[in-house]
Order: sequence, then C-alpha cells, then structure tokens
Amino acid sequence: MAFENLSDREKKVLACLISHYVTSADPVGSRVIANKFRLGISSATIRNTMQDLEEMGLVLQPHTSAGRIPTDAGYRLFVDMLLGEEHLTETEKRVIHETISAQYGGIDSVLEQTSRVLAELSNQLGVTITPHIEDSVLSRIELIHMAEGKILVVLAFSSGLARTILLEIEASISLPELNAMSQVLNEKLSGLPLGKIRKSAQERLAGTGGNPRLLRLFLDDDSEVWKSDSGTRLHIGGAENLIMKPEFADKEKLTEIIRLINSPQGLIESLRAGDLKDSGIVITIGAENRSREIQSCSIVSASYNAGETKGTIGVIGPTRMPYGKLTSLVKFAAQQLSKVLRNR
Amino acid sequence: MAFENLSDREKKVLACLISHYVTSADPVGSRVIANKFRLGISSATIRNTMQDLEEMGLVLQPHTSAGRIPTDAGYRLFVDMLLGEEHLTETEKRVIHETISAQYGGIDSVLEQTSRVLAELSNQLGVTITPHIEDSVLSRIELIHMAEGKILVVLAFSSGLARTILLEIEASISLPELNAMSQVLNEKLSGLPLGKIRKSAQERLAGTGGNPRLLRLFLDDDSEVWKSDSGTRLHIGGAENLIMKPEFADKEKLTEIIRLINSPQGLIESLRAGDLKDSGIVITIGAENRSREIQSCSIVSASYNAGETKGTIGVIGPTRMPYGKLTSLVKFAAQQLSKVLRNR
DNA sequence: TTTGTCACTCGCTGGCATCGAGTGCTAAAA
DNA sequence: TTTTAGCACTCGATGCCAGCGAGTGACAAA
Repeated sequence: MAFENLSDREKKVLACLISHYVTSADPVGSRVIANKFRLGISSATIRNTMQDLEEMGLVLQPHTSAGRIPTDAGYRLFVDMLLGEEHLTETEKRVIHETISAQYGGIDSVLEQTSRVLAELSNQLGVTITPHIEDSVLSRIELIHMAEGKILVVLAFSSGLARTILLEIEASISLPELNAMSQVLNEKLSGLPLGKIRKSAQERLAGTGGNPRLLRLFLDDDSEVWKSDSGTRLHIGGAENLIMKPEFADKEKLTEIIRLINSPQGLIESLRAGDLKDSGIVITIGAENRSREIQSCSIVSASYNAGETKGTIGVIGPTRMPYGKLTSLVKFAAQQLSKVLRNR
Repeated sequence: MAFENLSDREKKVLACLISHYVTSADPVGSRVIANKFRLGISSATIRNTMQDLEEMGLVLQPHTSAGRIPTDAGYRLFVDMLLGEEHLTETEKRVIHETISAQYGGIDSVLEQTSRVLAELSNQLGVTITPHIEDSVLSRIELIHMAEGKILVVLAFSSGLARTILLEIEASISLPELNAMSQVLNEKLSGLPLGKIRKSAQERLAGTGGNPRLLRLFLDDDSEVWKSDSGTRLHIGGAENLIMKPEFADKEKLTEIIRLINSPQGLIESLRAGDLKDSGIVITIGAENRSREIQSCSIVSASYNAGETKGTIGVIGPTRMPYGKLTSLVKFAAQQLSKVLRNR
C-alpha cells in the first residue's frame, strides 16, 4: 500500500489522534484534536480529514457517532513514517543504569532485574530472553560426577556464558572413565559453535572409544546437552500492569495473555522473530504477530549482545502504546545491558 | 474457643453451607440448604440454626436479607472437625502420576510440571518450592575455571541435589591454585550440612593458605556460595485460574495477588511456615497467613522429600476452596513427588 | 477549500418501579 | 419445648425510560 501520498495534514491529524488516544484510551473526536493540538484548522476540517483516513483504513469508528481510534495499519504508518524519537528523562536513564549494572549473581539475575525495570518504566510487560547460544563457541566442557548415576555437564562458552545440564545414566561410571570422556569431548568439540556440534557430534565422536553408555549421551541428535534452547529462560515482569488497562477489561482476553506468559515457547519465537532481520529496534504491531493469542498486542524489542551471541529484550502491551517512548526505552536498556555484559 | 459443643445439627448445617458456597460463590440461604441436602428439617429451623452460627462468628451475612457465607473461623472449624477425605478419581491420579514421573531435565523441570498439574486439577494456583538445602549435607565441592575472572562453583549434596554458583573474581587464578583450593574445601567442609558450613566456614578455613583473594569468596558470612536460599526457586502455575474467580473481580485484589506471584520471597516464607510444625498437610486460612497481601487467600501445602531434605508444594486460592479435595490432591502429589525423587 | 452551523445518532447515566431471594418474628403445631 | 408455617419487611439486582452530550455528516456560506 502506498501511503506516501498522504497529505501533510492527514499525517498530522493521524499523529495527533494516535498521540491522544494512547493516553486517553477513548475514541478521539475532531473537536479534541482541534482544541488540544492547535493545528490552525477547524474541527470540521479535521472531520473531513478523518473521513479520508477512515477510507484508507488507518482509523475506524467503534460505532456511529463516536470518535476514531487507530487501526493496526494506522499504527504501522505512524511507526514507520511519523515516529519521533522521544528522549528518556535523566531519572529514567539513571534508574535503568543503576538497576542493570549493580548486580551480582550472574546473567539471569541481571535479566530478571532488566525485565522489571522495563515493566516499571513502560507500565507494560517487560520481557527478557537469555542469550541465544546456538552460535556460541564452546570453549570448554567439564564432566562432574555428582552421585551414583548423575553427571553434571558444564558447558563454558567463549562469550563467558555457562550452562549446566544434569545427566542421568543407568550405568555406574568410574572417575577415570569420566575424565577420559571429558578429555575426548574437549579435543573433538571445543572451538566449535553449539549448532555445529549438535549436527556433527555423531561423526566427530564416532570411534573414540570410552564407555559406550556414557558416550551415547553426547551422540544423539536430540541430546539434552546440545539443545540450544534447553537452558533458555524468559523473564517477564509487570504482569500486574496489564490488569488495569481497558484493553484487558474483558477477562477472556486477560486470561489468554496470562496463559501466554506462563507457556513461553511461543513467546520466545515471537520475540526472536525480529532478531533475524535487524539488529536495531523491531516493532511488531497487532495482527503482525505470529501467534494468535498475541494479535491484539504489540511488541517493541531489541537485541543485546552477550559476548559473541545475542539475546532479546522487549516490551509487550496492547497496540495502544507509546511507541516513541518505548523505542527509546528498549534501545537504551539494550545498550546498557550489552555494556554491562561486556564488562564481565 | 471451644466449638466442640456445637450441636450435631449446627455442624451439619455449617458443612452443607460451606459445601454449597464453595461451588456457588453466592451467599447461601436456608431454603437452598433445606432443598438440596434433605436434612429432614425445614428451612425455618435452618434459619434459626444459622442465626446461632452467626452469633458464634462462624458465618456472616454480607448484608441484611442475604444468605450466609462462611467466615475464616467457619472454614477453620470445618477443616479441623468436619473435613471428610475426598478421594481423587482414577483419572486424576493417573494424570498426576504421569506428569510427575515422565520427566527429564532435573528437579526443576519436575517441579514446574508439578505446579502446573496442581493448578490444573485444583483450578487454583499451583505452587512448588525447590528443596530447602539448609540442612543438606555437602558431599563434594568442585571449582571450575570458566573464563578470565569467572569461577563456577558446583555444590553436590548427598541427597543428590546439585547447585551451581557463578563467582566473579578480580584476580587471575591459576589452575593449580584452583585445584588446591578445591582440595582444601573438600577436606574441611564436605560431610557438613550447609547451615553449619555457613556459620563456621571462617574458622574451619582459617590459616589454610592458598590464594587469599580466592579464599575470601568462601569465608564471608554472607558468601553467595553458602546462602541456602540463593538457588531456591518458586514455580507457580495457573495464574489464569484466579482471574475468573469472583473473589478477584476487583482489579485491585487481582493486581495485588499477581504482584505477589512475581515477588516470591514473602510467598516462600508463607509456604514454608507450615513445614516446621508438621510433616503432613498444612492448611492456612485467610487471615492466618502472615503476609498481608494474601490474607484473603488460603493455602493447602505439604512437604515432599528430596533425599534427606524437604521441599514444599501447595495450592493457593481464595478462602472459598474445596479443602477436602485439595487436601487429597496435595497429599497425593507430594507422595508421588517424593517417590519420583527417591528413585533418581 | 475551509469553516460555521445544524440535525441526527447513539452510547451512557441516573432515576424509578419492580422483582424476588432471603430474613426475622410470631403463632400454631407437634 | 422444639419445629414449622406464614407473613411482613429488607435490600440488592434488573429492566426500562428519559435526558444528556459527545460526536458525526452534510450543507451552505466565506
């Protein structure tokens, strides 16, 4: 759709309408725009313009004799063409900085705090995903005998990330066997990215001897050890922020989104979807989302760097959200996060 | 309060009232009880009885000319004296059994599944806490060099539980130094329960030499390594179940409880409180709860065994809950969980 | 092309009467 | 003495209706 031929006035009216609707949550009438934004045109003119916008599918009337609200397409146009950068206040920057940096306890703790600060400052859902280790390079693998039949596998990645997997094995494994296996794994696999290891472990480890039962745990294509998502964690903060929003006055809707929060697989995909395209901010509006349950919501997300790999953070809320503000927020938080993780 | 002198009839009426109210959520009138439960007495008699119950503070009227609803004290009496064991259906037992047993991926995954199945079968919040390792005996401690300035500490407990802590240290530590420290720690500390280690690490490790910077990480009273709660995790399932309950029609209430779910420290304490007293089922009703935010809710909880230590599982919902059913449910789930964890 | 004006639409609000579930009380019955 | 039937009364819930007002579309004037 070629919306470039929107007149200047049409753009302005759309922008004002969205800007007002985002805070009021009520259909916006021509008079409100005329009074609040002083565009130098009368409400009657604005009415005509709004009629045009409606024909283009950018706004709609919930019912006759109501004001207009933006459609998904309206938001899209706004985000693509009309979005002005909104700066964060110094206070906001400071809060983000302090929250994200002053952390002990590893990356998980940092990400949890980040999701909270995102939620708090946006008054939406704040979401963070642990780094996607698919392309992370394995620097070292350690096997530790925990108890009879239990082996702890520690994967250390050159990005500084660690992942532990507890394996269970029926056979009893002697310490020398374990050490031998550990050495073999390091020789054959370290220096390779995890994704490659998963696909080629079978060939690379074939014929290396060692305890066959133990070996088998590392060979399978779907071995727990090499699954890149097995340790992926999603932190979600601010679920309470959604409750008060009029969009979720309907309990069915609320139920749906709360359920979504608790079964995060789909959400992880939705959030990561943007990563591939771009390393900057990705905004997904309403029905553009893949999973049906979230099609009345928008996502503003960005990637952060953790060593050589990337993770995703973002904000989720109803399509009626302050895109400009959230863009700055998410961008700044992602930068801070990358900075903090680099200094580790 | 001596409620033993309740007449047989009063007990019956209270039990019927609660039983009906639990499913209807509406104040229960005398006529409903007379018709539904066929006690052989007229509604007028029941009215008189209910008046007596109200004087005793066991039921109350939300407003004149409404039926009665149970008070916290009413539920308490019901739970203590009138609770009949309600058996689970075979289907329910099977679902629990299958969900809890067929699990890979360590105890965390099992507990998460457990919280979900509890939520699903109870239609309330299902909650599980990881085992309380305060009294767990350390069987082995391993130090692994992850990256420059990063050391992974692996604690293995004789119960078969493992915990990993990522430490950061400014100094660069050589491999021999690390191994030496590891050996010292094992010699001095293994065989001791974690709680004791925390209190006495300073004395026990004094004068053992080794890299002082490294050593210091294990000496502090509040060292991350020995904190028994640092790895405690709370799994909560079924938040969506609460939304539809009339008790949470008030958005403020709902907000409060959702917020509680996301900041679980208080919840952990509330849930563990019962553990100390008893190894069986603990039922905490309404205002009996410590933390204010949860005083309109009840908790049905039980301990499970994980080796020599214990954890807690439970169900949380409005005081209007089917205590009999939930008791059986939580008890059975705890048994299954203990069984599964023993076979690991 | 823009603006002022006006008739019209339609959701929202508040008042009012009605309904009915449920009670407490009293007097009769057991 | 205890239970029951009957009855007047309370009070929240429901439904209806009128009035309000925000907002529109259309049209004629600027």
